[in-house]
Amino acid sequence: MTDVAECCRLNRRRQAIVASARALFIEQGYEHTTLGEIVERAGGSLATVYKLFGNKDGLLEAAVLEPASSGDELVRAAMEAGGTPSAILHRIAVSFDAHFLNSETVALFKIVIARSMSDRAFARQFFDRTVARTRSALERMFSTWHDRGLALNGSPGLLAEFFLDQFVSDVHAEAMSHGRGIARTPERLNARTEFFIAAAGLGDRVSNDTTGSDRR
Amino acid sequence: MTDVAECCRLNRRRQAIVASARALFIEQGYEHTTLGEIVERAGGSLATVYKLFGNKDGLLEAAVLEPASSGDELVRAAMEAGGTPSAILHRIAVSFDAHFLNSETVALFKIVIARSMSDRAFARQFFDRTVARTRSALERMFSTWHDRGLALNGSPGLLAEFFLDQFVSDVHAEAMSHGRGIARTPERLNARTEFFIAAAGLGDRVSNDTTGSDRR
DNA sequence: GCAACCGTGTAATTCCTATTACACCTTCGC
DNA sequence: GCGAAGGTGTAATAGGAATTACACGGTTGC
Repeated sequence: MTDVAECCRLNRRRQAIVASARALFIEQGYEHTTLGEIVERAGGSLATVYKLFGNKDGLLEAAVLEPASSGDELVRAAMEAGGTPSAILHRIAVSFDAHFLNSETVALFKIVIARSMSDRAFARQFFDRTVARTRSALERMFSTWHDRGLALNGSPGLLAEFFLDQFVSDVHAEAMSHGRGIARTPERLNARTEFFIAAAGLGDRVSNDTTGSDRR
Repeated sequence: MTDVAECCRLNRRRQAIVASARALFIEQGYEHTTLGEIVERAGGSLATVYKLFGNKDGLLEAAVLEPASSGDELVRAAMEAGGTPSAILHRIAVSFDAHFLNSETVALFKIVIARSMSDRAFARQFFDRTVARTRSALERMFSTWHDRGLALNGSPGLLAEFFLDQFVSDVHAEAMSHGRGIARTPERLNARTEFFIAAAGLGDRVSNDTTGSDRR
């Protein structure tokens, strides 16, 4: 019971500090956020921060790396929902757009890129956990379709990159232009996805022609 | 005249300071470069920096914004060299790859993104001068081809975005993974370009057969 | 119930760097 | 040549923020 209480207290404090740090880093950036501000908002104290995370860098890693989620779960969810490749890709596009391009995620990318100048390993870790893993998930998806006999106009790796590049590029644009660089509308997203589907050779013609194929 | 002499001396000092600042910013980032280091390498003095640029921010703008070049000149050069759309696109791909993905340019993007957290206008200015302008140049190119009667599988704007996204995305990957994220080879570049050309409907079939068979 | 202990909060400490103030020297008009 | 003007170099100034040292209070084991 006491251990639980201690643990809970510590964990709650830790959670509060990480949440506060995350919010402030996202809002102001890493360099321009002081540990004082973080503990002021979290309600903890400086000593606690140093006990839990060692130094400011450790806190950054905890605040940024821990919640770094990749899109592979989105890919899996979209595939499990079933339907034609075209439908699946449309679904992925919508979820990627929502996931990668909300302001928090964009801010996180900005923080990591800023930090990458002095801490390369940190940046690469983030990249591996987000973009690279998502790319792999997409590649596996295209491979699966390929193995099922769908004729793709390119290797799974190439298609995965091409598909993902749009979103990465949008993140980049958003990071620098803050919404004024590109007008991101559902129509635009739809048109881009349609274009990709046709380019990959996954258009309706193909999926409708598979009347006798064993989908299940 | 005296103005010329003054101007020349001042200009040379200015050039030296800007070059030094640029090199150090690229090497260490903006925040981790001190004005002392800059003047030490440039040979000038702190007072000169403040007289010429006002403060550190002004020096950053001079060092980053002035030499910011977009890819529109590369597009123009590739078009003037003539040939089929396919040949032109391959040429642009090679020059874009060389231009956007050398380490200096990538470092510049990183600096701007880092700064974008506290100075949005600066980042947008850089974005407008590089990515946005390049996108416009590509869009004009596709528009020209469209006006000449080529059947494109998408609007000029869409094609421009799709083509450019690859390179922007590569810059992003390079910024975070430092060469270990993607193996950029000439073969990969070629395959990607070929894929795009086929997707856009600019393959050899089309370009060799521009007489009037627009049956899709 | 008491004393030790560990997490917590506060107050220095220390270093770094942007910015400024001041002294010097080159250059130019006359 | 000479005096002034303004660029140039150096030595403070000042402020901020990471890190550390120290004092406090609740909790636990005996």
